[in-house]
Amino acid sequence: MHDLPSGDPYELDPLERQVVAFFVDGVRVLGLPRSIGEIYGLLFISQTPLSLDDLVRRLHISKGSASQGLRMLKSLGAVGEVEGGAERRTYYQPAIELKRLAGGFIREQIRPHLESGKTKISRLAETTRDIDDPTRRKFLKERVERLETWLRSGGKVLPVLQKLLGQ
Amino acid sequence: MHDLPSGDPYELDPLERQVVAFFVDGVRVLGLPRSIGEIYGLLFISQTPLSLDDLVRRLHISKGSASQGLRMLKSLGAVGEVEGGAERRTYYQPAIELKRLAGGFIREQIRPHLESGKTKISRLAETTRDIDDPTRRKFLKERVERLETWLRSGGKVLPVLQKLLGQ
DNA sequence: AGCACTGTTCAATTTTGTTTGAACAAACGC
DNA sequence: GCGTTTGTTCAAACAAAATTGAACAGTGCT
Repeated sequence: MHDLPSGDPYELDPLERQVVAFFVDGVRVLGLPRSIGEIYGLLFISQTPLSLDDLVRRLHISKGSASQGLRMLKSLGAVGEVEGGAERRTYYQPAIELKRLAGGFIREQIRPHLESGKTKISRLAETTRDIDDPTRRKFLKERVERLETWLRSGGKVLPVLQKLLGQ
Repeated sequence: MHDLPSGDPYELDPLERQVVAFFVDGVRVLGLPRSIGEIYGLLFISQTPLSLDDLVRRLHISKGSASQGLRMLKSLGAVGEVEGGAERRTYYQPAIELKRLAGGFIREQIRPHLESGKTKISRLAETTRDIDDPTRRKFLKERVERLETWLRSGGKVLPVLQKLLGQ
């Protein structure tokens, strides 16, 4: 089964395809799945908010993908819901301020890792104390301190990042 | 076939395992394969430089993985080669300055994407000019300009990032 | 209550990306 | 030259992650 030559009114036009491809590439760099890029891309280039069903039909993705993709984009603060007036279904529109996008990504994808990193390094420091050989222990202490320095730097950089992106 | 209870002198000790696991998690955040984390982790916690063969034996990874992993780590500036004296084989040691690590990652993994992004946006701007409907064209122009703004911000942030991480 | 519509969940499938291992190349010593 | 050691390459096998689609839940309408 394949698409009719020109029968599908939902087919993306060349420009839309180009934009969607742009965002698919973009989100891959961030380690996010392709469907996220497709959805955000189409919303980004759409002049009106789109419903979940619009995304399913125009991108040829499953309802499941669209639902999960929208959930993640909402959690990142990258899309917002719009009340569809009398309609029952909800419509979505993209957040386009870099500040918001970067902020959401940092909050949801980066900070949690820094936090869990801190915990793991503490445990590492514990393990290190049990080492018998003093020379080895001294070396390990240095390395653990190095890790702590890294994390501290990371923690300091994030707010600056947000500030720089937020104008 | 399985390991003998305590016969393998190359087995990682618990601390080494903990550190390797830490880096395996760490590199996953950066979108790099697990073997990269294993290799860097073991080098990081080793008091002496290690050879490719050391990595293969102690991490139970294939020569292929070790070779490819080391190549990427070298390209990132995350490991350096050390002359093994009279030995023929080369030994590797980790770079541990955050400045160097971040710099390599930015140079190899981020900048190229910013560059190709610029190109793609130019093409997008071209496509946009062909749109007939003036209202639609105006909207698209705004969106493309938004993308350009994002990339400019990204370009400006990187040097600041490097500077902040480089002390 | 029954039906239609919107959206979610999750096990099965598909896709993508990583790892392996065997073949190969290069460098050295005999 | 021939065997040995060190390391690379890459197609095939494998593992991990994303996507699908069918079952389900919730809501509103008649």
